[in-house]
Amino acid sequence: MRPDKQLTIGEVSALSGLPSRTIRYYEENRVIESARRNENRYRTYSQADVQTLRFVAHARRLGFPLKDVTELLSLYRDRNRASKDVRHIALNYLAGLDRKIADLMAIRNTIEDLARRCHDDDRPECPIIDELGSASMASRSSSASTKPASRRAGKLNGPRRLVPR
Amino acid sequence: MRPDKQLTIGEVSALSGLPSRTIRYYEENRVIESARRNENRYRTYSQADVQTLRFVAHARRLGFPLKDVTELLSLYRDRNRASKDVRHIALNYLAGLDRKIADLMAIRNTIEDLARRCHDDDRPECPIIDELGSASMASRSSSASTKPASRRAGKLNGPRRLVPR
DNA sequence: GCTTGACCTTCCACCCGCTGGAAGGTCTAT
DNA sequence: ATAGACCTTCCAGCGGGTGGAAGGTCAAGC
Repeated sequence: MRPDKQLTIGEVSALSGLPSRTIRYYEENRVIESARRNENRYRTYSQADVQTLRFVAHARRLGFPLKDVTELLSLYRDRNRASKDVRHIALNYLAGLDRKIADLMAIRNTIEDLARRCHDDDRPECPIIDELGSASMASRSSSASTKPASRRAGKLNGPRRLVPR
Repeated sequence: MRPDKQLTIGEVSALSGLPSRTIRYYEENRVIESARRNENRYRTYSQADVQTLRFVAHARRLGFPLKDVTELLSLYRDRNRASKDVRHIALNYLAGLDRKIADLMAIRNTIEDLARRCHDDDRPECPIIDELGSASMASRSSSASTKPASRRAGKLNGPRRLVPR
């Protein structure tokens, strides 16, 4: 194959493993640069673009958010990059992953325990329903998106008494 | 408190822990029934509704999708429910959780390994970038939403040769 | 030269589970 | 009367795409 062969979106799709639609989506959302167009307004790509798209596909397979992918891509192309910059992105992502896994594991163990204690027959008694119906409060886990904190129920001390007694 | 006291959305919000907006959202999306309105078109709720909302909040805290929550809620209210029906929902959800956790763990370990092998300095060499830029294919994991399978690159054998040589 | 059909283009809508804002109505305390 | 905390509806956006429709274009076979 000539290294300067111009490719259509379908071709780079097949070569990169990314659906054409997704490639267009990445272009529209500035993850990758806008492709040049030929005389028919078709997007045209080079072999280098295939490399780029493979990189993106690989990063997405590892679950990096598109924002990170954009940054990783610019570091990928920067010959003067500092490896610590790359590592920083990876470690941030890793920390989020660990929080998410911890949350999921906690939930998983709860569900597993409840299901194990459920009779699995035609009787209505069920620890799963009991647990969900109970008044236990156990608030949200570590990864519960760090929010401005405690605006949940408005001012709570206004002219009108919220939560009457 | 009188057990027949009618409550506003802000009050049930505070009592259930769910933001008013979310309660409206659940109503609009038929997770819960439409609240009655008083003469001002305000939604009014009963103590029983607080129980229902607490149930929903609890199920959501455990990560059950709203579709499951709707089913669990109807089982919660069904005195003739069969516990196996509840268990079935929980086990389905558990299986999905386990797939997701396995996927995340695999990714986590890969990222952790790459980051560990990264110099963390100003030099450009970096196993993370190397890995992402490599041609390795390792396809998507178990939880990659069971799809109609292999329509990725269209017909692939048409009049035009996709992926030229 | 015409048809076929696989490709390409754009646009708009939908998935999940909310959340934010705007514009307006209502209620209660001062 | 005014303040301000509540209530209402509607519309928009997050992430990361996917689905469909309507239309343009290209190459192969007849």
